[in-house]
Amino acid sequence: MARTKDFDEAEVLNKALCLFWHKGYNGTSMQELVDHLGISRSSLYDTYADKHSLYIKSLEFYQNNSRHKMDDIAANATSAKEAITQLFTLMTTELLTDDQQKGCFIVNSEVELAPHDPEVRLIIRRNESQIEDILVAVIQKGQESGEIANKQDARAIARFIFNAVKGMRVSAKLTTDKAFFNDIIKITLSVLD
Amino acid sequence: MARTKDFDEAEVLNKALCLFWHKGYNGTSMQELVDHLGISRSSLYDTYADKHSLYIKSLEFYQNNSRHKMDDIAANATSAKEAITQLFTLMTTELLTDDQQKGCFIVNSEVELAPHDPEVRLIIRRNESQIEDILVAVIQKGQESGEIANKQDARAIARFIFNAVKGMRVSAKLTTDKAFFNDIIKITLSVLD
DNA sequence: ATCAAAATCCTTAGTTCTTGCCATGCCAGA
DNA sequence: TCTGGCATGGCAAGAACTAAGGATTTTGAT
Repeated sequence: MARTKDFDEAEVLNKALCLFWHKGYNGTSMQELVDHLGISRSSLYDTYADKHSLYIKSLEFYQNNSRHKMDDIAANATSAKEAITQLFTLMTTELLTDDQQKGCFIVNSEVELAPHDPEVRLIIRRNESQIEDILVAVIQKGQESGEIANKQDARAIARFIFNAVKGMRVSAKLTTDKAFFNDIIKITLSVLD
Repeated sequence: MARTKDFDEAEVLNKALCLFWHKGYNGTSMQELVDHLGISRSSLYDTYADKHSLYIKSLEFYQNNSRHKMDDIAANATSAKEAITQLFTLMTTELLTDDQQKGCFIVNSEVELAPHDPEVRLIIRRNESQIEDILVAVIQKGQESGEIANKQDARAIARFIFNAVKGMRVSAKLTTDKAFFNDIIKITLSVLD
């Protein structure tokens, strides 16, 4: 028995996410958010409580999206190696085609806030283990079918792979040189042979 | 014909570096710096001009220190593999023994400021190529002596190695679990065989 | 030796702008 | 009609930086 919201919450959240992603938590002011979200200051505070809550919601939004993408690939790929290759290309194209060079929002949050912010830490830890588990499952399947070299522990390989991705997500802040990333990807994937 | 400085500029710069390293550029206020550096506000501004200049000087200071450490290892190691192993242990122990979990100051700067700050970008690019060159030299020597597998391009291997280090420097913000890092290091180094 | 000048030191206060957040009041819709 | 979204203006604190004033230490000229 009250007025309905004029805006789409998810849509606005996505805009907030883009700003935080691009400029970081401390680098983004509430005024900037007000200017870019298309809603008023009061609506912003009514809907998302305060700056920190808005950031947390943005981070969770981003994390869910990227996990779903990975899940899809893992579920639909025909082979383990293809799955991993697809995951790599998914992430790198996302990194390299962004002319703002925002990198990865989770890595950004991890570097800027993880040591100081328990809530951020919790989300990133959850993300970490989810991604790791997805990779472990894929790798184990590949090892059972003989597609992937069996000599290393699957979890160790998963951590190794994910670590390489993290490195590239940092480098994407500085360069978009494809040759640079191809060098890294080629050798990283060679471990699976 | 004037009074000499009472404090050691490098020492104070190191304190500033520690603050920026721990809390980032936007997360550190001038008031905090005044409180922790042991010199007065006016001395701070007289000596280092402004906040941004102080940050740049801190970054250059850090970059020079870490490069010198790497140079020493590269120059004194008896073999290529030993050099790389030493570089890895140098960096990881530095990362894992820090109870503040500051990570790597260059990676932190790259993530927080590189897309927005041309001066920071320049310093990090220089660092990038210097480290890469050190690694290339070590790897080439190892390949010539047959100690390192020759099948891959030396620069590609260098980029791969450095990329793995970057990944770990991000993860160090969240965890200090040695088993986690050992998994990554073991597989990363296996590429050299 | 003495004194003036220059450069450093510190304290304190102030300026200006931005920060995150809130209180009031109006208005739309169930 | 009355709940809740929306717009406006404002507030207290914090941001970076500056200015004023006095004390101290070094140098060079007298």
